[in-house]
Amino acid sequence: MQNSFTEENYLKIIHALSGREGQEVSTNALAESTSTRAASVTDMLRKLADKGLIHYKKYQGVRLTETGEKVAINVIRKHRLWEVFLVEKLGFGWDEVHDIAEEMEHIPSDELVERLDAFLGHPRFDPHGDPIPDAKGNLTEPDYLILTDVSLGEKVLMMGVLDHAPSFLQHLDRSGITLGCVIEITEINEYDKSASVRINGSHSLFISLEVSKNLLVQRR
Amino acid sequence: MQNSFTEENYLKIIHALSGREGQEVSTNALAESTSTRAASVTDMLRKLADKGLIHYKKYQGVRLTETGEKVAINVIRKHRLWEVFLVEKLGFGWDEVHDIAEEMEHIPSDELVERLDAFLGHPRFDPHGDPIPDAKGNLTEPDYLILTDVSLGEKVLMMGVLDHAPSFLQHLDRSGITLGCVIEITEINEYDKSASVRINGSHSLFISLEVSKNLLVQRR
DNA sequence: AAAAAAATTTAGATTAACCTAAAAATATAT
DNA sequence: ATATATTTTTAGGTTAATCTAAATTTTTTT
Ligand SMILES: [Mn+2]
Ligand SMILES: [Mn+2]
Ligand SMILES: [Mn+2]
Ligand SMILES: [Mn+2]
Repeated sequence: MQNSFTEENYLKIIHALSGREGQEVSTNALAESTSTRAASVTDMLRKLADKGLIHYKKYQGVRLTETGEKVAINVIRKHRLWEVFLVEKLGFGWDEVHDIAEEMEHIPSDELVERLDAFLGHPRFDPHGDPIPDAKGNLTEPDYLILTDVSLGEKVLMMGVLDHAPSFLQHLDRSGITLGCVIEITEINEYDKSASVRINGSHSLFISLEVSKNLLVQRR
Repeated sequence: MQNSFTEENYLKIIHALSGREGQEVSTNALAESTSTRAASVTDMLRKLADKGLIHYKKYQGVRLTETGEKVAINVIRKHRLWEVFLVEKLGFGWDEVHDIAEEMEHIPSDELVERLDAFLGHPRFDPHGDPIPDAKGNLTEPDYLILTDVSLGEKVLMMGVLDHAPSFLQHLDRSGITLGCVIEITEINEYDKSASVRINGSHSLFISLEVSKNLLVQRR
């Protein structure tokens, strides 16, 4: 028995919301993320539990089972590989690919995924800097810093984004902030935590706390 | 209002069954092709008619409207472009791609199709020799011959297949019959219409009527 | 430890896409 | 021109995924 489009989406979202420690995810959090009502979530949770994809006890929240985790990670693998394809091969912008990948991630065919992976040269990260699980289902989240945790004067590498919204990504494009660029913090305003930064040692610009909060970076 | 996966499949099948002249398609023919029951087809026809995608009068069979035709051809365009991608870029065999393309054809995004088309170099034909509709929705079926219509001694080019089943395509692979190869008819057996042919002027082989019936060819 | 608030589940509907069985329309054969 | 057969439609259900409203459980506050 195959998992439906909808079931796969639930698993992927449970994976995302339960975070690194695999914490319990609440019905309401899922209703929010799936844009459905809590009652609909409860129905689906019962179904996923019956299929052995989640651990579920009424009123207690849910966690993925080993099987559920495997399915979720495979969907994530496909999503991120297709995003690489769309950007690297078809020339889409990183702000344009998420919704398309959201559809492509559900195409079933292990052979397809493996061939796509090879065609793309076994990429390790997607266009947003998110790690791509390997064929065996290993997904290691690199431990990046958020730019707000970086001190005045430090130089860091831009490694990823927390907000994947097109509007945010387009804002970064306009600011000249791209994956891999060097960000040096030249000023921090105590009042609102806004900052001035220098990009790749050349142009300077002002960024708000909202932007800093959504930038993943790494010390060099 | 978007068309569902299922609706798109119906339109594509109606297009295929109504042929060049856009003849009426019967409920039973659709039930057969969709692997559903006639009663289910009737339900769907009412819906497609309400959406203005088909002309439908009870007991009279159906034809596509202009709009329905556009949708059908766009699905066919996507199907065939993805098949080219799978064969040319991912290295799949022509016998392996149909089912995958059957899923990919429903991914909605005009931008995606146009970029894919450009990435593939605007191919005119898919891996089975079927013509790919252009971006404006023009689809011109070349008028090929069926190999059974070719006389003894003639040399023709292999241009396509009527049967797209993996088993048939694999049989052609084993026989060394590929798209574009030269087929010379060296013998026809009156009894069962089987034939001996020479491929690319080199190796000879015996082919049954069943095979000849499914090969599209062109005089040079 | 009650009471109030919040979260979750249950009950009962709805819609899309299917089904079977029965009725009606059309086509074919005598 | 009837009778028979075939095709198609209608009637009435089912399942997956959703919904609203009501009931229940858990959490938080007083
Ligand atoms: Mn994405
Ligand atoms: Mn991504
Ligand atoms: Mn095909
Ligand atoms: Mn094809």
